[in-house]
Amino acid sequence: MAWDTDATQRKLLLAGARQFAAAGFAGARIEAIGADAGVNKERIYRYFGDKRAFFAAVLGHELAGLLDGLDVTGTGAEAIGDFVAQLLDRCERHPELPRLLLWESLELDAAVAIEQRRPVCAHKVDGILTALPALDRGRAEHLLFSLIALAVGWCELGNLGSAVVGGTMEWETRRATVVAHARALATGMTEEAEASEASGSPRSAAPAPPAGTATHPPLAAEESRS
Amino acid sequence: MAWDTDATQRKLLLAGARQFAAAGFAGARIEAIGADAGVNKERIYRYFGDKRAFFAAVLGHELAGLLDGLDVTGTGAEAIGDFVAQLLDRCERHPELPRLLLWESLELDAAVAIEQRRPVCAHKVDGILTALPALDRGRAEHLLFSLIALAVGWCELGNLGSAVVGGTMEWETRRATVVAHARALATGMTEEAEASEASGSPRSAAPAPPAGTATHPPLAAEESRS
DNA sequence: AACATCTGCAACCGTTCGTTTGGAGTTCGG
DNA sequence: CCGAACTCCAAACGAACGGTTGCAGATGTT
Repeated sequence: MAWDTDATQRKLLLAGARQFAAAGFAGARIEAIGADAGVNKERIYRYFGDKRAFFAAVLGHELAGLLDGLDVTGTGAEAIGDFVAQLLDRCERHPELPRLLLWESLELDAAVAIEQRRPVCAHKVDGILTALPALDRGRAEHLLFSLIALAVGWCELGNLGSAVVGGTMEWETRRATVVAHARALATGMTEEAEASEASGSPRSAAPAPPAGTATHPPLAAEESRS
Repeated sequence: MAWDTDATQRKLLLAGARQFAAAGFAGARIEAIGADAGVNKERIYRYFGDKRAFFAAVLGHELAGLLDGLDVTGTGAEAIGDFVAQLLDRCERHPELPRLLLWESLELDAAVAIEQRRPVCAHKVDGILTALPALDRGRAEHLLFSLIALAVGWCELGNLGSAVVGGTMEWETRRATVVAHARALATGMTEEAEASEASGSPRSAAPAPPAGTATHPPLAAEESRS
């Protein structure tokens, strides 16, 4: 039979995504990845180096496309809701993605493949800016970050969920809730941006604290738990 | 010298919190925990059983108090912003907390110490309900969940952040942003709840999808990435 | 066809990890 | 003051892990 080293590498990357998503870098076993891929584990070392390098390769391969193909189409808060709905659906269909994203932040010092990921994110920020023209770029970036945090949180913080809400939650309920929250966030941020624009404060990279109450002092009198 | 077994256990729990927060369950080393605590690692087995049981003990000890002492005081969206500000400050002062929360969801099947944590969460939900009387209990629970997801995400998803926003972010900027987002979420959800109330739909545990556009179909035509 | 080169695999190696054990010191009731 | 029960530790143990090696078969080039 002819050899297909690319297929072997792909099988390893896919099995790596499954195993690393399930157990993280420290918890995943090279042996198990090889077995999952139906390939001898030695291949990992020849193709990717060592375990860390392979982990980075898997993360790059999967996470670079987290937002790929998703788009902010239309205008207004509905556009933001639709975008988050797409993101949620992708997270449900590929549950490894949000988990890998979390493992990356927890187990790695720096993000992998930023060169590929940054322009994708920037493109989503552009979409947000056209959907919500009242926002400046800084605010749009922060909004994108919060939207991803919401989607990932609602997909993967199941244990926290069982402490906050009573029983388990249907997927449709969760989906509708996150979309509603995303829209609420979009409308709220638009209003806040317009208000801060109208108040004449010079637009800066860092959005000024909202006008509601005075800026929050760091709460000197907090008990120093445990 | 007199023995102080309680102090020994406390030292182990504290060192365990540090080590597990840094490396997770699979990544943390019993040896390192013992060394960090200045105690022989064998103590862990006599006091807590095995590594898993010790992990659960550490999580219970730390996470039960994640929201302890935090309160939703006042009314309106500002109250929600203040609450999130408190939560953020706690996360900054105790960086193990958000990390342990994430490890718990990633590495454990079920939440630890739900019996203690649920009433604490319910109390925060009560606070949200008095601050935003337009919300029903389901919506308030979901809001609390999203607020925690936002706070934890902004504290611990640093790698994602470097892909979304350009350089690093000052803590004060982050704090102001999350508080603004929390307020925006609160006002947006209030409006959404009032609208759905006015539209005469019977209030149900699961909030009805917002009225903006039709409910989102699961997007049949999505490419099936990799 | 001969040669070097590459793929794929089973077995192996040295280390590290979680867990246990044996024993020396300490406390406390009677 | 005796002895059972407990605290603490150094050392050891067996399993599991990341990584390597040696070899048999396949490929491509000349």
